[in-house]
Amino acid sequence: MTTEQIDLKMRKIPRQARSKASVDAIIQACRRILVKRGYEALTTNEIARVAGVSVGSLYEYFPGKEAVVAAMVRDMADRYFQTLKSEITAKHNNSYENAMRHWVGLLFNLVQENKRLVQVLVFDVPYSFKIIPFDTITTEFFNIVMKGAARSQNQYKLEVTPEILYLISTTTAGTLTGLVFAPSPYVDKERVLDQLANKIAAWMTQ
Amino acid sequence: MTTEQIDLKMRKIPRQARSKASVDAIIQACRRILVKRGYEALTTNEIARVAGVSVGSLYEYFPGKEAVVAAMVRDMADRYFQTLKSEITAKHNNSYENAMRHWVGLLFNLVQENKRLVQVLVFDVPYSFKIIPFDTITTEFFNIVMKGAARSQNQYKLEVTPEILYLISTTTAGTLTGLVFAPSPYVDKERVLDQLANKIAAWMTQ
Amino acid sequence: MTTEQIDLKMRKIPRQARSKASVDAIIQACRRILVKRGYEALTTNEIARVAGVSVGSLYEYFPGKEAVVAAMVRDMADRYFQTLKSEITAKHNNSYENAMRHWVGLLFNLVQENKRLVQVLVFDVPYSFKIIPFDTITTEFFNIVMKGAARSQNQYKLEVTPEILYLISTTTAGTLTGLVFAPSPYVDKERVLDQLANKIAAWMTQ
Amino acid sequence: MTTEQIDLKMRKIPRQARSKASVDAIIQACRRILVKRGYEALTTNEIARVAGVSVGSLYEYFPGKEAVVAAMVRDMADRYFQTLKSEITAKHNNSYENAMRHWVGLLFNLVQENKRLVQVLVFDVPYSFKIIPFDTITTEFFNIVMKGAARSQNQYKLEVTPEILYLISTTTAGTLTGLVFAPSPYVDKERVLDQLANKIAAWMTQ
DNA sequence: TATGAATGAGTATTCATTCAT
DNA sequence: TATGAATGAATACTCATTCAT
Repeated sequence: MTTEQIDLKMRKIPRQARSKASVDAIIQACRRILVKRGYEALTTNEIARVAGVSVGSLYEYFPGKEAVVAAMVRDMADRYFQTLKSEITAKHNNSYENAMRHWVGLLFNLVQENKRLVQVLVFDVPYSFKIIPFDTITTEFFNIVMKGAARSQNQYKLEVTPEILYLISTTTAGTLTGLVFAPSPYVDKERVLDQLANKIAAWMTQ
Repeated sequence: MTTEQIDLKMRKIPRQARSKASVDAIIQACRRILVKRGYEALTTNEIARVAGVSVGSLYEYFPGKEAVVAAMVRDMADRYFQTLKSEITAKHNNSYENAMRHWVGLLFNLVQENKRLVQVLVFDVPYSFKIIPFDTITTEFFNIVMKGAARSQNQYKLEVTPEILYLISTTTAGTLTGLVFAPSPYVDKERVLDQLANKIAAWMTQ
Repeated sequence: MTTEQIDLKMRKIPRQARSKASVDAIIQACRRILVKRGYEALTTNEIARVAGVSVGSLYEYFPGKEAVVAAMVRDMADRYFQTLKSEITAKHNNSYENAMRHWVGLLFNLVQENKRLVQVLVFDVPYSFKIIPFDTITTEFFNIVMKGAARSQNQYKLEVTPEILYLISTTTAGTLTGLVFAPSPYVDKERVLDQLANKIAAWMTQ
Repeated sequence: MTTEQIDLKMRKIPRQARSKASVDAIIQACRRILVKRGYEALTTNEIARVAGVSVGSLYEYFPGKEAVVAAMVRDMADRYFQTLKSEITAKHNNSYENAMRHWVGLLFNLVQENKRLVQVLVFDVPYSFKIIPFDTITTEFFNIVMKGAARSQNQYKLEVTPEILYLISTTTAGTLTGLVFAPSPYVDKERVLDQLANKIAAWMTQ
């Protein structure tokens, strides 16, 4: 989140199998370093070393480590959104609350499974919100919430205000962040998720 | 949020007025640099230069820039909590919802006024949650929420669960974060705060 | 003009039309890069890219970029000397001074037209005088001056000393260099060339 | 002689004796490397090593090696001009030609004594004419020529044209360059200088 | 105590050159 | 022959930290 421009685009897209393998190794190495040793351990030379390629090759495809992080995040986000969408598509002969509960559970698991990586990306990488802007996330989020709502047997209220929708997304984001990064010994995570789904369902349907 | 240890304590506490002035100048310089140019511009030499003291003097009192940031944050947090508490102490011959609305409004303003600094601290400084652990914040938050509740004319429910309390704090945190750092053109901030207070009040009192 | 040896010879001479075309493309690319972006932008990879051939092909014919520059310079010098000689061959039913004036004008135009390239070669390329040694230039120059003199109606003095001949070449070189690379707003270029021809003629014939 | 901007200014001027010594050592090291091993051997790390200081210290005072070269050249030029001026001030109960001869001899010796350094600066360093622009040199040159003329017993012509003055400076520059960097086995250097002085005197006084 | 010059390990990045395909 | 992906030595530059004054 610094003001100067950072180049987050790849220099060229690998065509041959050999290059694709190199780029993939670089991205995996980036992930491994971030998870094991954090952002400050992430240097171009180290990425190349862990990936088993030369620094030269890294710079062939990326203008710097920031672009490697960006590629990794985009990869990850694509797979996340894919997972979420496909799960939503599954039939829920269910109440809205149950559908919502299923979905926030999914989301929680995704973040929980990648806790360390998400933590580093959100709290240490200064340009992570330039890779995937917040409103992209929010838009995807809305689409998914709506899709999920449509799938459920109960209709949601037509007069739902933008403020309520906004509250739903910030509430969900805040709660998941809390559960993953600031868990309390006094609360049961599943019950918190129950409550979360219950409240959201109430806002949407009552 | 790296794994190795960072020394966040001051080396010694300044006794003389001159030393106090130096330490103060250092902390102010730290804040100014973070606000104007971000964390990556924060170097010990630069802090000293802006503060008008020598690097040697900085190292006399702090083991490194991280400790300067820590001192600054602790200062800031003290003043924040103080403000919040004193505001809560004011009489609210008022509903719980109104008290809550007043209070989230206050909190929002505090963050909004220090937007850039909070942004840098939360999203760029890797050790900010080591300075003030999340549960410290949560504890203070609970105290305040409870105190506020007690001050209001209406009693809150006695059977409020820890999960609901937890949800209140994560919801508030998430919503304020969203309003400040990811505002939507489609929502009115004050209305979102209205809704937030309304929902929290409902959870506490119904 | 460094002390270690630089290989300025081509690795092999292209026989087939396709190879000749590649080599030609490489030399043209070299010239274009030098003119547009200077010597520091001249890399083997860039030459190959601009030429539309692979680096591998470049190294097939040249041991390095220095040899490409050398080939380009030799090409250029050949054409320059050719032009000068053929122009001299033209009849000048003329005074020696007029013949000289015509000739320095020619020379000036040649340099002026290739100003940027000559500038880069002379002032930036450290090995340019190893490509065509100074005395080769001087010798050609003498030949031309003498030929030109012979063509003119007036005879030059027989007792012309080597020192005067030397002075003629350094004076011409210095003046053309000055006019092209350090022009003065206070002098008219054509008049300077007039004077130059006038003085040289005087030295040769009086 | 590249188009982009190069920073040729010092970062700060050393005040303390210790810093002055460092800066001096850096400049001497720069000269030594240029003379012994040429411009391509000039790296910031190498300058620091030869100077016996750390790279950090070099960067404390200079933004890069270019600025070190610039400082060295300015030093050198100052001393050159000083020498030339003081020599001109000496009385010449002498003809203009003799004064001129004395002076071009001086100039020749200065260049000859620093042959290798001047060679590297003029033909290898791409930004040398940005350090001391050509017209600064020419202006100084004119001043000196005029001063020298005034000192001589004979008056120079009042109607001397700008073109003749220009020719004098380019002729002198070209001839000195030739004598130092492209000497001919067939000419005697002193005699060439004799002729040079003789011709210039003729242009100025006849 | 205060100063700030000096240090040098560490990081980003380029580019000549090779060699498997 | 031609290709262009891969290599890695080499270089510029920064910044936390020390220590002589």
